Amino acid sequence: MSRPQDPQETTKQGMERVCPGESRIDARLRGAGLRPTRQRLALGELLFGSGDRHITAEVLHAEALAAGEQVSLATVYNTLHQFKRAGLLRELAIDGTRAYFDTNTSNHNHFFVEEAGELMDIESNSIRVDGLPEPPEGMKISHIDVVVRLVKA
Amino acid sequence: MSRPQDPQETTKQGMERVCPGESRIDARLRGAGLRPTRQRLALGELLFGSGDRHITAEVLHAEALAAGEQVSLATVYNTLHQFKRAGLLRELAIDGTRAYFDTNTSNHNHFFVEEAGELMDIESNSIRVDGLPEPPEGMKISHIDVVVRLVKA
DNA sequence: GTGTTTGCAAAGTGTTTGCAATTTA
DNA sequence: TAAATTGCAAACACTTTGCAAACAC
Repeated sequence: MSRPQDPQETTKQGMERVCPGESRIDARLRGAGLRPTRQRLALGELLFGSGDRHITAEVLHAEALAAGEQVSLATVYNTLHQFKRAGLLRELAIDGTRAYFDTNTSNHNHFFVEEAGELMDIESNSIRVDGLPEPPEGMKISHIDVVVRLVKA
Repeated sequence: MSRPQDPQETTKQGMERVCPGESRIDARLRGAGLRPTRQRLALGELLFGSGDRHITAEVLHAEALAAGEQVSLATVYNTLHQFKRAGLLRELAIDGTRAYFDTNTSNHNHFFVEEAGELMDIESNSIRVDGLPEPPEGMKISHIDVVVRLVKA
């Protein structure tokens, strides 16, 4: 099954040549082996330009349009998954009905406000999970997700 | 907006009159204010008849058909949500692409095998989460989900 | 009988995909 | 120029809904 839209996965890694005048995002994309196209740069700027973010495809698409960048929703989806495969984003299973992407790929956990669909980071090292049982035979733990669900007090 | 298919929510609770010959499920439904219809009894039997289960609508539908019960997929979805509102089930946000329902509504956590889409309970009291930060102003914690994601070792 | 529940088929939602046109290196 | 990327529109998977017929009490 050919995947013509994702050939960069077989592309050898760029060599991180950050030329003067090129943006941080540009370097980041090259470093991940992704061509710094107009759309990826625009989305990357929105995603990584200002601190950690939690975002859905639709919201990101809307932001891009609002910023005057012409990007299709399909490209937003594709780009999010490319970024995710490249390790630039993490996908969060929070809601079931929509995919959230987190620009903070380090180990941390989340508050989730059910009604508002609002996500917040919990400081990385405040939460500690103890008493983990052994994973079943032949399995190992890849990651632990903790979601603290909030409602109005 | 009328919701003709969910009027039982305003129905007064049944009085749990478990007559001899009526099933445990029947009593459970009545206790939740749900009429014990053929479909609900069949689905309830599949869900609660044998220990704790994690199940998706499609799988439950397939099981019902396999058991010779005629139920539509729409009814399975509706029933799962009715059961959930009645507190008989809990919905799990695990995968994003599909809704899992858990017949164990007590506080416990899960192993999730990513590739297989397989879910397992973790003994209720083995895991302990420490260092929870205060929820933001005006919010309170409704529930904490811990998902331990597994991959092949 | 009255109000609840069901099933169907249609509509929705969020997401993915095939492919021709465009862009990048 | 060759290969990667984009955008569109159509296809998707999963879920919900309107409404008339069937059912429970």
